[in-house]
Amino acid sequence: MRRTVLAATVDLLVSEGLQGTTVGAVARAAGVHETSVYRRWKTRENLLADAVFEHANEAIPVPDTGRVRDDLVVFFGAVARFLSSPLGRTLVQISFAQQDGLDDDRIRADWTTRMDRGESMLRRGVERGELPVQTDPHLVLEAISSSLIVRVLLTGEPLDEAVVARLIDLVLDGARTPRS
Amino acid sequence: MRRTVLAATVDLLVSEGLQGTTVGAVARAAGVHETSVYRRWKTRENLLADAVFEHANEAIPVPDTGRVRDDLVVFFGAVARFLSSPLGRTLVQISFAQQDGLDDDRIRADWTTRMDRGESMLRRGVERGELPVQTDPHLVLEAISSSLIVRVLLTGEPLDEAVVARLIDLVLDGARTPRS
Amino acid sequence: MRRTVLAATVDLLVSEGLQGTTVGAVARAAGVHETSVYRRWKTRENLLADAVFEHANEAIPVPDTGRVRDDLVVFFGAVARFLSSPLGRTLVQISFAQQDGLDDDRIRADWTTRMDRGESMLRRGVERGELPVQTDPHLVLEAISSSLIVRVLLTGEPLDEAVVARLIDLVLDGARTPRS
Amino acid sequence: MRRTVLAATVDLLVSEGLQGTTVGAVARAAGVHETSVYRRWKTRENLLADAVFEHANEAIPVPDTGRVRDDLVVFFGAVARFLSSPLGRTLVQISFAQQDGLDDDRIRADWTTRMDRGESMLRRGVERGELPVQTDPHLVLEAISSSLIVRVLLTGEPLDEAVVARLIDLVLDGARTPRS
DNA sequence: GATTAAACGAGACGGTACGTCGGGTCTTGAA
DNA sequence: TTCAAGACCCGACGTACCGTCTCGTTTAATC
Repeated sequence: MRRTVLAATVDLLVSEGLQGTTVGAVARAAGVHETSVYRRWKTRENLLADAVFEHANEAIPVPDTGRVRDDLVVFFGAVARFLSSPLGRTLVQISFAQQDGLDDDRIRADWTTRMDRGESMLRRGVERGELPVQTDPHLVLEAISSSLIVRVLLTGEPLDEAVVARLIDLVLDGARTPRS
Repeated sequence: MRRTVLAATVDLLVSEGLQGTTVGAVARAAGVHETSVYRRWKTRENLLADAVFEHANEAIPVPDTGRVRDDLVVFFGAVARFLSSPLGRTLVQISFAQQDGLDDDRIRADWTTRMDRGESMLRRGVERGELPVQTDPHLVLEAISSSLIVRVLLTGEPLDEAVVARLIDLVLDGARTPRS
Repeated sequence: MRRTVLAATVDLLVSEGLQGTTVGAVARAAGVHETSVYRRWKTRENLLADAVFEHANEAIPVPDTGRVRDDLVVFFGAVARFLSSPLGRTLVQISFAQQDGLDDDRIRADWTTRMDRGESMLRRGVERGELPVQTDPHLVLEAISSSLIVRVLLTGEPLDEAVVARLIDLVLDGARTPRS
Repeated sequence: MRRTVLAATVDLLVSEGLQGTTVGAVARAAGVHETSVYRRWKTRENLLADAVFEHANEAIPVPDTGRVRDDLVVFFGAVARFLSSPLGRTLVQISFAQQDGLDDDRIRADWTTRMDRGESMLRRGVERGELPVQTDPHLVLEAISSSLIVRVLLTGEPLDEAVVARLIDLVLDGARTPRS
């Protein structure tokens, strides 16, 4: 049943948005009684978090092409697409709305994991000598991914492949610059 | 009366957070009847937006030291401080929560304005020859500011001056790199 | 609106009984929103008490025929009829179910008032010399009315006029008996 | 196990009252799983009735002193004490709350039995010539016991031995009065 | 001694009702 | 006109309790 409900939640998030995704609606859509949902997830926020992160974790694979830039382009292309989807939007919204009520540790942990996995691309780049040893993989990844997030959700600017590429080049060039 | 209510709103946002800032609570705190608030602002979101953006506009001056890096360090130091404050948090949260219910044009416009003003620092840098002409001020600014936003609100990582400086250097180095 | 809701409550009590008289059902029947009911009465028990006692107060007039026995026969005839009605049943049930949750002071006060008014019949009898001065009006009234209540609600035995009369005679004879 | 659960039920009735005596609570207190309780008793009301009547049956012995009045004083003294106890209260409350949901035949039968046993005192009085042959034992017993019940549970008035005695005298005098 | 029926522990679920909270509308009366 | 006051509508959230069902396990009586 857990899967039925989570699936229904995702469906509703996509079709109705964050606002319209009410516990009652989810229960109805899943053919389950409302109380059963509350029993298992306790609060709406837990339910949403569960649904959204479940689907997000499998979403974005980390490529390994042998060249940092290519890795990043592939990876952040996928990220951009995900963020542009209703589900991606929702995931970020939930994360930003965090504030007691759900154990935001989970959210924070999720983002950390997500970041860590991405950083491996940069670490490999350092190992291969494409990037200087002083490179801070976290900072680099953050600069790129944050821009995507903000662009999609805050400023609403377009986010095509070209923009992603330019962003990657900008930051990667910065990382490549020799530093004292 | 408008100012009384907005001030009360800001107070509540700071002390109680976004959740706790209810129209009723604001009215009570301002010594005004709830209906009066609805009369003027129509919806809660309008009220919040009004209160938050009023205070934000005056917040961050754009420096002009004569050197891009110094300008950015000063500017984003202030930005970081603002984002770390309860009010800053709230402003971003409201912006991310956008989705029917308030005319998000206003929010988008606000962010655009904010960005534009910051970009002038970079344009001056280009004029002074500190940065190549191909520099995309928008992209640069976005990379830096987005990182700050995400760091404060999403990952919850620390945000001291050193981090801000390293971030600026990273992106600025990227911008300085000659490009074909 | 208060009257609309109370009337609907009484109707439901009569037709559906105590169990079936749900706040939601009352609201629906009265064409009023459930929250409005809760706003005014706070709890279901308050609502029921209000409805039932309102209707009960007007129900039973105290006669004054000039002879105690006749007064009592008329009075308790009416009481018996009321107790046999669904509404009467409910009134007693509510009273017995009392136990924190509603301010049972109200119920107790109501019963006291009810009793006091009945006792005047006996006091007039004493004044007229029909009953000895030592007569305890409260005790006499209690003996009669309690029997009616218990008969109707607890043992479910029939309660026709003859039984009421025999009960009155029994107690009245006891009261008339000279005592040292 | 039956006894364990019933004992726990009685304990809870005494300590928490009718409201607080939930099937879950009983199960917990008895160290038994909720389902097991439902398996055996089917409904909460059955459980309560079972627990309460079990304890009530053994409670009040019928004395035989050789004089009606003494018998009644002893008997109703005990009745009064029982009714004043939490368990007594509860027994009456349950009985009055009857209305589909439990087979109220059982309750009615229980009260009838109780009454019948008490009436033997009066029948012996008639046989001994203390009371006229026309005496209606049922009516007499009812007048006394009902007053006690109502006093304890409805009006909440005090119920000491003196009151009980005066009540008995009142009704007994009535019974002794010669009648055409 | 193996088997099998009855009883129990465990846990999820359906269902009904209660009560709460917050957003938003409307009416009335007074300044 | 504006505002205070207060009632109301509406929809959602979360909680409590009743009762049912399924599964696995123990226990006990029977063959």
